[in-house]
Amino acid sequence: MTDSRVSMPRRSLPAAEDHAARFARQREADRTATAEDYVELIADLLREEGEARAVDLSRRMGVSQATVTATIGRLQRDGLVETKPYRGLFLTEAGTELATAAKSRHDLVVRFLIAVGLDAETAEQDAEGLEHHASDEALAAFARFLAKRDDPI
Amino acid sequence: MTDSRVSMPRRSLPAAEDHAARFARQREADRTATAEDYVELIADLLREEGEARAVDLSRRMGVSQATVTATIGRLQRDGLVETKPYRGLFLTEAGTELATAAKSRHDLVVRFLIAVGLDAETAEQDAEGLEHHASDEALAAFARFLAKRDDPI
DNA sequence: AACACTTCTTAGCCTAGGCTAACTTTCAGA
DNA sequence: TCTGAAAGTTAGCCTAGGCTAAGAAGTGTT
Repeated sequence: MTDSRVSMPRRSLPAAEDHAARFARQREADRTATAEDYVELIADLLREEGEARAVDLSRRMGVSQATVTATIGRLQRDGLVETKPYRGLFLTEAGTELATAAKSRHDLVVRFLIAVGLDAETAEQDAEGLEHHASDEALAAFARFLAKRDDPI
Repeated sequence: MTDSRVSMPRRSLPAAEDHAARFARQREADRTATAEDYVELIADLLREEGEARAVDLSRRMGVSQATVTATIGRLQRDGLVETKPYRGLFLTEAGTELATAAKSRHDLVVRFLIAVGLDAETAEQDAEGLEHHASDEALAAFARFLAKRDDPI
């Protein structure tokens, strides 16, 4: 039972509670990632195609229709989505807000990745994963980076 | 049924198959993230403390001991970890490789985040999530960015 | 109006990754 | 040595998010 608060030697590991907090935050982000992906995609489809049908989500998420039905059920339960059976999907107020936030985060991450040297396609690919795990502080830093690059001095 | 290949107007959505491929890649990364976190932590504990006990993983991951037992079981099944009951955890060859790769990716992401303006603690926090979702191309770009910054000709 | 096709839902299954409660094993100190 | 605390395991539960197969509900064409 070594007490790292006393000796403080060549420790690179953070305190256990801090370490645990990081992972907890991570698990939280994982839980919200699916919801964000779905509402973001629904918003995109509504904007670009005029309607968001479950079958389109199924195709674009690469997932069975049964899975979409189940997921939409959870989003509905959580007050993010409304459905009119056989009439496509709609976002609630909360869903729209979440989608807007997700999209602006997504776009920021894409622009940042391109700025540090990724090609557009890879940037899109990576943003899909990174957008859910970047903290507000990180996003702010990305934005500062872009601002400085666009307007040096 | 609009055919976006024909008109090609103000579409910002990628082709459905490409879109699906992104999400598939994402789900793949999610599946490997837990394994990477565990072997990385086990490697750290072995290096820093001389042994990796399940109870330490439990504390540092912020998860019950029962959950650790179950997860370790999966890692063992997948050939990443070996256990001697009541004797701590050890990495297999494959586990060690994975841990090494994960750690170097983690460190690269941390250094990159600091370089773009995050403080050390936030960088560590964010790296925990981002390291599993950055492609090799992105990591290469991060490395180039660091190299250029450290040695601007 | 009827038929076929597409869309959506339902039922039943699975794995990963969480939990608590209860039990077993090990270890250290009196 | 024995005994209590710590460590580890087991059993039983849960949710999210996948799947397939089968059935129901619209839609469109003739």
